[in-house]
Amino acid sequence: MKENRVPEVTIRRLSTYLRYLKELEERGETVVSSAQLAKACGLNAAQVRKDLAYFGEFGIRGVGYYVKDLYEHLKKILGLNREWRLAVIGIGNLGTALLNFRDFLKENYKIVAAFDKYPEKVIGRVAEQMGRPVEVLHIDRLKEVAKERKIDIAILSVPPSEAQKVADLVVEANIRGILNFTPVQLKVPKGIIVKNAYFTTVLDNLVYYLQFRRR
Amino acid sequence: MKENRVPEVTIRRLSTYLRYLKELEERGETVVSSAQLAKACGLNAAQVRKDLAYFGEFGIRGVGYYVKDLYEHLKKILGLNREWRLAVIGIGNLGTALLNFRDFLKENYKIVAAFDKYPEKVIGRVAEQMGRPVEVLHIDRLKEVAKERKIDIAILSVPPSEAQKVADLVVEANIRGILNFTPVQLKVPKGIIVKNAYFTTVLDNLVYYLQFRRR
DNA sequence: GGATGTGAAGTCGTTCACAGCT
DNA sequence: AGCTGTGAACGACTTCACATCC
Repeated sequence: MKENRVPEVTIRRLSTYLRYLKELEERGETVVSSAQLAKACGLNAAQVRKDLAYFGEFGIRGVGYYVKDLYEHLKKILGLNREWRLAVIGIGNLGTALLNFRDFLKENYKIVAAFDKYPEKVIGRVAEQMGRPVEVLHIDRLKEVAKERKIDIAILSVPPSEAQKVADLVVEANIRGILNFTPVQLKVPKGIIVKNAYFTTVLDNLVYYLQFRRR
Repeated sequence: MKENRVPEVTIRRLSTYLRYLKELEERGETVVSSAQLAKACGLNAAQVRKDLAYFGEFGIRGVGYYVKDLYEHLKKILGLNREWRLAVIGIGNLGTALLNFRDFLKENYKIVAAFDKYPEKVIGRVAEQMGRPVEVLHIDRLKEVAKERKIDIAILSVPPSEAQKVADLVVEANIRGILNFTPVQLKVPKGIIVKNAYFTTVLDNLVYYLQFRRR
């Protein structure tokens, strides 16, 4: 084990391993090899071992890794052994879908608030779609509610024109993490962590490689 | 200009440049420097120049790049100078949001079909949310309709348990590109291009860096 | 003068190959 | 015998630094 700086790509792959391990556990598998993990995730076995070695020695030579054990370790490493409290800001179509996104619940994520500039406009539609009443608060209450409900992360699904302004409010509300679904490159103070999840970029990327193929 | 293999990260950044250039154009700016582009996108100026140099010499020494000119070039390079025809498969909450996602229209993307396993179940809700009637077809018609409507790309927003099965149908329907919103590592034949857009991975990543901070 | 384009240097991540443990 | 953990080799991307051209 070496406590070097861990590459961000390694962290991303850890999530992938975690999901596969969960699957293995549900299937009742008890042991997995780096080769098997690598194959399932489309990677090289040495890379899997290197990724894990950043954090300790979890395997047994000649055997492999215990599924349950590795699963728990990775969960802890990723910080998913505690609850993370999310707020969705911007309750348009995407925001509504995110409010409803069940995968968040499987991990230790919990959506504890929803905000919009015009809560009265969206609340009816949202309740309708979700099949239950939903509380959408005015964005002006962000700071107050963030403290009250201990919001850890803001999910930003507002229009691009509002993105920077809302990001500033998020920072102001002492929320340290932003999952940014807008195409805007947010400017935030040091210490605030932003990850971009705008998917047109991914689509553009797909198209680049697609354009050289005949159909 | 060197016609080397272009790194995928470069392609991703090109999308970012494209969006900033559009913004500049709308603001009426005519010229931009690599330093300015770099700053706006949070990168190093040399990197911007290297990225562009993979595809030609678009700049003018001592001046910079003409905004409109570079914009058009990048659009062409990325393959966005023609229309791309999308189908959304799996019309749950996310699928519905994607059907409604206006950003796709700004680029040369056009959603030409929607599929689900139970179209009759979702069609009412979707129409309601979109404020207009929407045609959701049964997944069995994928191959037929793909040919008819010249579908280029399938956007996969089905449950994980169905993902591989549906991906197989997409391949069978001669669609060559998949934007995968499921957490599943899809297995597809060579020549088919898959890009993953599952965002819990990004959230996990955010949390990793967040866990070391006090709140 | 000033910003591009680009070899060369530097940094970072991946893969190899094998020693070491079970 | 088999699979992990890891130095060393390799390859890829980034940044520097400067010659080049407008």
